[in-house]
Amino acid sequence: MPSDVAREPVAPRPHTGRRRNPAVREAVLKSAADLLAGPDGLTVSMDAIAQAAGVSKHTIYRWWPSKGAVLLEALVERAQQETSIPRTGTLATDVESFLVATFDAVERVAPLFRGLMAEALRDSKAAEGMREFVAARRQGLRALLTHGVEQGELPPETDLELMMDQIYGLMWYHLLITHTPLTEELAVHLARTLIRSAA
Amino acid sequence: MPSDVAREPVAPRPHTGRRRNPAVREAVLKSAADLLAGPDGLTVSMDAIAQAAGVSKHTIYRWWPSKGAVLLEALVERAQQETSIPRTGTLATDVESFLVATFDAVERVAPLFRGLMAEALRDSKAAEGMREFVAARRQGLRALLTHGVEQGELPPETDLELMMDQIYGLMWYHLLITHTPLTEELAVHLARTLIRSAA
Amino acid sequence: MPSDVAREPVAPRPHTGRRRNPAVREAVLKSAADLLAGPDGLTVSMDAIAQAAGVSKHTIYRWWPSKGAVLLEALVERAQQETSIPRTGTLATDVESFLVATFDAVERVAPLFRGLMAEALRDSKAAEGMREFVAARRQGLRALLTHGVEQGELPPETDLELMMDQIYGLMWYHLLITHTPLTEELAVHLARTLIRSAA
Amino acid sequence: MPSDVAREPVAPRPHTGRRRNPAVREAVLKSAADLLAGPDGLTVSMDAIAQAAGVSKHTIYRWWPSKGAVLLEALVERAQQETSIPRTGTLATDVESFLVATFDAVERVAPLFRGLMAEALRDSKAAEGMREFVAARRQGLRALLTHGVEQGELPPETDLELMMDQIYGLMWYHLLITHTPLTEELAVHLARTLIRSAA
DNA sequence: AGCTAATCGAGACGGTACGTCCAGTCTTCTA
DNA sequence: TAGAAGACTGGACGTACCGTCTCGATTAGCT
Repeated sequence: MPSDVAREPVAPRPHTGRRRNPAVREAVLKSAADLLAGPDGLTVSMDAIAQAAGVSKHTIYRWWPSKGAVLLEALVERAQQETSIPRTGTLATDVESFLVATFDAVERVAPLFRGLMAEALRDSKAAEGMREFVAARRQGLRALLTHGVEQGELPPETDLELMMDQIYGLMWYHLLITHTPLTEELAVHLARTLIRSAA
Repeated sequence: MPSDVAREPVAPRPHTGRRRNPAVREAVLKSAADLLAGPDGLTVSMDAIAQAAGVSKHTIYRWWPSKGAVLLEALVERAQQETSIPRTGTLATDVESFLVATFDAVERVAPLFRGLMAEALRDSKAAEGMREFVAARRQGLRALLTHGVEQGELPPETDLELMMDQIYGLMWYHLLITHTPLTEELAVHLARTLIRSAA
Repeated sequence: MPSDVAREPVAPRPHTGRRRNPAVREAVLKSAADLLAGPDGLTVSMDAIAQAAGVSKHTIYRWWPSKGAVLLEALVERAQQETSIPRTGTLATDVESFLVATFDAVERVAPLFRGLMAEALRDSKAAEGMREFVAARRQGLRALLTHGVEQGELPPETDLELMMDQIYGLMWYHLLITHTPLTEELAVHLARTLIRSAA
Repeated sequence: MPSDVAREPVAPRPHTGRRRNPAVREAVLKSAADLLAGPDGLTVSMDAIAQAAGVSKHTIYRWWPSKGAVLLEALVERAQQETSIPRTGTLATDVESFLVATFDAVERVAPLFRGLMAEALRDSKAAEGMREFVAARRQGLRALLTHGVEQGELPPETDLELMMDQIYGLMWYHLLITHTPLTEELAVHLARTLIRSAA
């Protein structure tokens, strides 16, 4: 009724029409992640995602600008099982458990990482999104290390960025190139080696 | 002499028919590399390669099983400007110059690496080929480090594989994710940090 | 009325989604017919049809199973300018005008007939379709002749199928082999000869 | 020596070098005919013919200008089992046995006719060759009928060309369109009908 | 016996078409 | 207005075939 609208000019139109169905978002992201994890994971098509989600392709494109964006969001969603930074006491144990948790989480969504990278290499938007995601993750580790420097557990001249490059570099290297699993042993070994030699 | 023939019955006829035109191979690899290095490098099509090389698609598929195989060989060819391992004296300087040379060579064909990775993520054959290429490259560095252990410049318990993972991991990380250049400074810095902390 | 629906449970949902664009069908058939009629009519490619129609090849293959099917339908469409059977009075004049009309119509789309035959000889589906088309056309003449027998203008023992074989055989023979035009004179001459000798 | 050439301009060079291997011709024509008669008869490739004949494609193209030419010659060769025109006495019986013999011979090489027509529709050279072949065959029947006119067995005003069009037209019609066999019954029936009504 | 010239098998090659597949956009109808 | 169904363009995919070409081996006649 127009008269009603006239009477409430402050919130002119809180919403008109059918609301966005939150189930759509979930279904799409779940299907994307599942398909990516399945066989033929690196060549998931939008048609396949739409079909698996019981959603029309048009609807997907209404909410995400491209396939890369869908995959990125699917990855972010899955990786949300938060790698809560521990702060148990010493830097050595903190970094160690951070890496163990990270490797474990990443390993569980490894196909998503690979699928997203495949997309990011063709679609610069997806690449940008992935960079942001990676940078955000890096921030957690950086906080940990910076704290270590402040506590005197690491010398002040330590190049934290280089250290992080080595950590995340190794991780992606296993993920994308050698395809070897990111085990707990590897995490522990890497953490100890880095901290010991830096200290 | 019939007796000779009887002695060598294995190779009755080494080759018949028109020989493979070496210009084709060169033209295809050159076109592939050039297109990969150009804009839209991540989405090079076989049609484009064929057209640029002045070669029919059929001919390409006669010699290479897939697009990935062409790109891989193009990369290998370009990377052939051999990073000759120096052995100038101390391990520290040797590793340093190895990394400087490697980073420089890789940086110059960075788009090829990215394009090939894009292919490897969809085509498992290409992925396998790339793993082989990477493993071969790793061998050079491994020889250098093993020599260092033998000379007592590195303690015998040093985990060389982990060290190489950190080096090549960082390299690919910059190449694929951050897209930051692989500078000489970075190479030197990385080499010194690793050797110092291991020694 | 729900009761009506209950009585007709076969069509639960008449149609969903975007409708087939009728312009596509027309454009494809028109382009196919035009290309077939042009020079190089015997070697029309799907790419050429798609390009000429401003339609993607994919869309053509969505609606027609093969090239032969497209050409067949193009021919049927063009031949639709109906050779209405006259029934002016005597059998002699009726058959005469039928043949004149048929030859005239066929002559105008002769290249389509040839192009379709070229396809039918490679594609058994197209051959089957063409046989159906030919059989349908034959029905018109059969009705005319049967009527003539009933009216006593032809003896009851006349082999109508043989007569039609001679008529259509001659037509195709000119069309495919001698490439001589199907003139009005030929039609008249053939009609008179056949009717006179049968009567 | 140029002077030698100048001295003998009439028979410059009778022959030098290796002679043409007659087995090649036979093998090619046999393979072509056999493949055409087999399944997938309408889509015989030159590669297939060459392979079946144990002959290189190059050799085929040395002696025949195109695929159509090969098929044409294969047909001519196979149809050489000569339909010797009988002249047993009356026109009626002569034409009858001519048609029976012709239909029988044609039926046995029907796939060749169809394969050649497929080629003739794309290759105007092949079409021309086929027209010549058809015209030559027609000459036999024409001689028979002309003789009948001279003997008074047919009225002088009979249109022999039209009669032949009807005969050969029907034959091709069955061959190419209806794909029904050219039986002896059909030959007899056609011959009697035509002669009776013309006389 | 050696030279010369043609034949031939094997197969590489360019060009062109095939029929399939996917990303992203647009259209129609239902809720 | 959200959403499902699905038509549509554009462009790449890998395969097939035609007719041409190149290579080396073979063979026949002439010197």
